[in-house]
Amino acid sequence: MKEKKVTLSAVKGFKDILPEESKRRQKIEETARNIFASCGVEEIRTPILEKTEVFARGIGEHTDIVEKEMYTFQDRNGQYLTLRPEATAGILRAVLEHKLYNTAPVLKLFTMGPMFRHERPQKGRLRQFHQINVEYIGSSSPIADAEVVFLAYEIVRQFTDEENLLLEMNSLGCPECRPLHRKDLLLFLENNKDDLCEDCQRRSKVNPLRVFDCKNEGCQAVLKLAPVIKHYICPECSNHMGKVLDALEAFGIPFVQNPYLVRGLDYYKRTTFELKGRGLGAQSTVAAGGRYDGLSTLLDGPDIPGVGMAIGVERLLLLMEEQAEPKSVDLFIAALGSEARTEALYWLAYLRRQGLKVEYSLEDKSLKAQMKQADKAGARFCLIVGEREMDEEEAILRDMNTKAQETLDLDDLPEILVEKVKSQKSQGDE
RNA sequence: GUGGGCGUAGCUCAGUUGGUUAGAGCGUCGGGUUGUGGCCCCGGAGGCCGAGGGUUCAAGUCCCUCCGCUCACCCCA
Repeated sequence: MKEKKVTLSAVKGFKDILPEESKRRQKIEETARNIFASCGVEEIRTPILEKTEVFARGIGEHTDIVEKEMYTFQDRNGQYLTLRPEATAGILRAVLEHKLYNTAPVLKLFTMGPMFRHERPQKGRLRQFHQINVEYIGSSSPIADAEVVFLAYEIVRQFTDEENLLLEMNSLGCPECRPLHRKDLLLFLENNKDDLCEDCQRRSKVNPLRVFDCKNEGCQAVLKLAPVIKHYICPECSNHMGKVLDALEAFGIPFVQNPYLVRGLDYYKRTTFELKGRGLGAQSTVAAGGRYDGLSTLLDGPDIPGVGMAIGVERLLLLMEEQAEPKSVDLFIAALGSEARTEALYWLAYLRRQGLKVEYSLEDKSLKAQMKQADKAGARFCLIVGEREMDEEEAILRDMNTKAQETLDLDDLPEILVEKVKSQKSQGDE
C-alpha cells in the first residue's frame, strides 16, 4: 500500500486565530469589558455544551437553527448534547438552575466565546464563530431594552466610523397583539399567493414575517400592501416601544425604525433590533438582539422577563480597518560568547520582572544577526556585551533611533537599565 | 442543502498557440563589515504546479472525476 501524505487541516468553517488576529480580538474584548464595567454588567461563563433540550425548547423546534444547523451528538451514555449555537438559552438555564433571579431584582450579565452552527461558510459566517453577549434578566422596563442597545452600539462604534453603522428598531408585539397581525398577514399572503415567488410561498407557511426580507421585486411590490405589525400593536406594546426609542434619543444613539425587521429565533417579543455595518458582504448585521419575556417559562422557570443582544466578533473584525500595530520592545540584549550569554540571563530575568519588555536571541548568533533581530523586534535600546566588554567589566548601550552608544559599568547594570528605559519612556509620553 | 469563481514557493501572483532544468516580488536565512540593525548589493533554502485518472511523442497549460478554499442563495452574529 502506498501511503499518501495528507496534510491535516482544520475542520471546515473552523478557523485558527493566529497571533496578529488574536491581538485585534483582545482589543475588542478589552474594550467591551471596560464598557461593561462602567454599566455594571458582570461576566458569566456557561459551558459550551448543553443538553440538546435546552436549545430545542429555548430557540424553537422549527427554527432553522434547531432543525438543521446544530452540532448535536450522543455522548458515551447516549445522552444528546449540543454545541451551543447561541448564548441566551444556556445563560438562562444557568440563571434558573442557580436561582440567580432571587439574588437581585435585575441581573445584568455578559459573556463572550465561541458558538457553533453547521452552515455553509461564507464571508462573515463561520461554523465556529464568536459572540459578545449581554443579557438583562428580570426587568421589563423599556430602559433595559435601551441599555442593551446602548451597549451594542457603544462597543461597535469604538471600531468603525459611525457613518458606517445603521441601527434598526422594531417591535414584534406580544402574545396579545401579534396573533392578530399574523392572522391578517396569513390571509393576505394566501390571497396574493400567485404573485409571490416560490421562496415566499414557502416562507408564508414556515415563518410568515420572513417574506418581508425577500429581495424579489415582484414580492416587494405585493408586500407594500401587506398588513404591518405597527398598526396592530396593542397600547402596552406601543407604549413600551415609545419609551425605548425615547431612551435611545436621550442616550444620543441614532436609529431608524424598520417595521419589517424580524428575528430568526422564536423567543423574541416586543423590542427587536439590528445594528448593520457597511462592507460586510451579504451578512451586514454586526449585532442584534431583542426582548424575550417568554423564554424563561419555556425552560420551566418562573415568568421572568429578559432582553439581550449579541455582537458577532468576526463581523466586527471585518469592520475594523486592518492595521497591525508595530512591534516594540524596550531593550534587546545582544550577548556574544558563553560567559556574556550566561550573564545576560540574569539581567533578562531581572528586567522582565521589573515589567520591561526585553528580548534576547535564543541562538548564539553573530552580532550582526542579533542586531537585525533587535531591529525587527522594534527594540528601543540594544545592550551589547561580548568577551571584550566582559573583560573590561562593562557593556555598551545603543540607542537604536539615534545610534548613540555609551559604555556602562557592569556594577548595578540592571538598575541603570531600568532607569534609562523608564526615563526614555516618560519623555516619549510628553 | 443549491449555484458561481478559484487552487503554481510561507504570502501576493506571472507562466505565451501544450515544448528543455517552473519564475518574480515580498518574507525568511546567510554574506558584503574577522564585533554593530534599518537602505543598498550578492547568494542560499524553500514547489510531486490541490489529488487521481485520461488525451498526447510531450501536460502547470487540454478533458473528466474528486477534494479544498471562496462568494452568493437559504438562514443568521
